Amino acid sequence: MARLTIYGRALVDLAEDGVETISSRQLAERAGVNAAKVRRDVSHLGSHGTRGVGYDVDRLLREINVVLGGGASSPVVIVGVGNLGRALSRYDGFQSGGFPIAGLVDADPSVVGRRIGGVEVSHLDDLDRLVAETGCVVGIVATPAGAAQDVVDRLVAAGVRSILNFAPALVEVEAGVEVRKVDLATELQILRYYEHRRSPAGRRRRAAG
Amino acid sequence: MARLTIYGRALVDLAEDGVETISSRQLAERAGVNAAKVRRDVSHLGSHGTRGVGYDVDRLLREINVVLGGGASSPVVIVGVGNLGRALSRYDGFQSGGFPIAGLVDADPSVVGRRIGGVEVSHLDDLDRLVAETGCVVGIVATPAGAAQDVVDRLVAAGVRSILNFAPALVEVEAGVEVRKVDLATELQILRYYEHRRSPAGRRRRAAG
DNA sequence: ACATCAATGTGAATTAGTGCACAAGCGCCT
DNA sequence: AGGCGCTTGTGCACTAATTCACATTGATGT
Repeated sequence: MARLTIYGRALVDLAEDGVETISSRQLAERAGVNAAKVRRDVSHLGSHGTRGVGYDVDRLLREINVVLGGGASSPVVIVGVGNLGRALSRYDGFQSGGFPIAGLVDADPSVVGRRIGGVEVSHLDDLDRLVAETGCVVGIVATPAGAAQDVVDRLVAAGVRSILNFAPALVEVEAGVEVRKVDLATELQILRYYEHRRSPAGRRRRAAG
Repeated sequence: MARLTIYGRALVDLAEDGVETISSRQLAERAGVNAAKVRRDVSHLGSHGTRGVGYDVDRLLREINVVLGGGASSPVVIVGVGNLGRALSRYDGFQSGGFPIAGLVDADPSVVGRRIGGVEVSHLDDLDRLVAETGCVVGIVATPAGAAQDVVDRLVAAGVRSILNFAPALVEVEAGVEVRKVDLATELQILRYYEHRRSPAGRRRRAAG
């Protein structure tokens, strides 16, 4: 549940502010959702609110962290050090979020061996070894669309079961492998859709003709 | 509807392959959705399928592009040239997707004036002027969470009505402003959640092979 | 021309998600 | 101790989304 991470973030803020308990109503406001939804979500993870008082911030935070995988570090490997891959490898949000970049991989021999953000680029054919040696559990696909399926297959073959796909392509995986897609182009196009809808800029000049 | 962009991409591929017509079933398979959903989605935008044959690829593609705002160029301004902001400004997917980066903005005077990816960084206080001069219609927020609301308020005040928020924070906007959130930390944590759920002890299972 | 085939468009059913509303529980105050 | 106010947990109704299923319709071949 994506909302759990939102709650988690709100709870961290609250804990830093020294708040000890919080009601579902307050947490809901901070998370931008309905209070009943908060209660239902929270009740699904063991439920430990105190009626009349609310939830213990530290305790709830710990519970959420447990469900979300604890504070464990999950090394990631980024496949594709093109434009987006380089951008991602320089982003330290991975590191600070507990997802250290354990490896960079590309199919282009001319970039293999280069260091980006302190990590050397390996060749795609060495993916198995890299994953085995570094214990990567998450693969990040930042290749062109055409290469995505192949890369994903290789990641899965190497034992990776969690994949974050930035490539604008659908990929198929066997059951048991979780793929999440982050699609900047889609997000932008959706924004443009609303933009377009707001201001029929071209004034609808000769449609389908 | 986010699926329209998926259909659009599939249709581009099909057009490049020389395919002229496609059935809802085939398109659904390519888009990874149910065929009835494709038909319903498509029917909502004017609907021009031919029974017994399917949809004309070029025509459907044009229809979708019209709904999504056509091939219009929508300049964007990126606010926050920290780690993520720099990464994004070097990503050429914006440019190639029809979202040229018209400006970079930061509140830190020490980075103002620097050029990143060929674009000079302006000060946050110049946002109004920058938006007015460049005609930016999309704002990209790549600041720390704490600054996000202020930045969004400034963007809205400057006339931006479409915002892509990478900051891990909720922001409130007046009606008529569209905000979409891209949250890498959340995506990763969700992956970790599944990872954790697969192997609760943190023990690594052997790869299927 | 007409039967046949294939695929659309959509009413209806199913499913998932959301939010209301309220009984029950807990702590505080008297 | 007992009532009171606040908050949780959840049954229920409602809404949105998805999927089924099929009658309808255009193309095609004989």
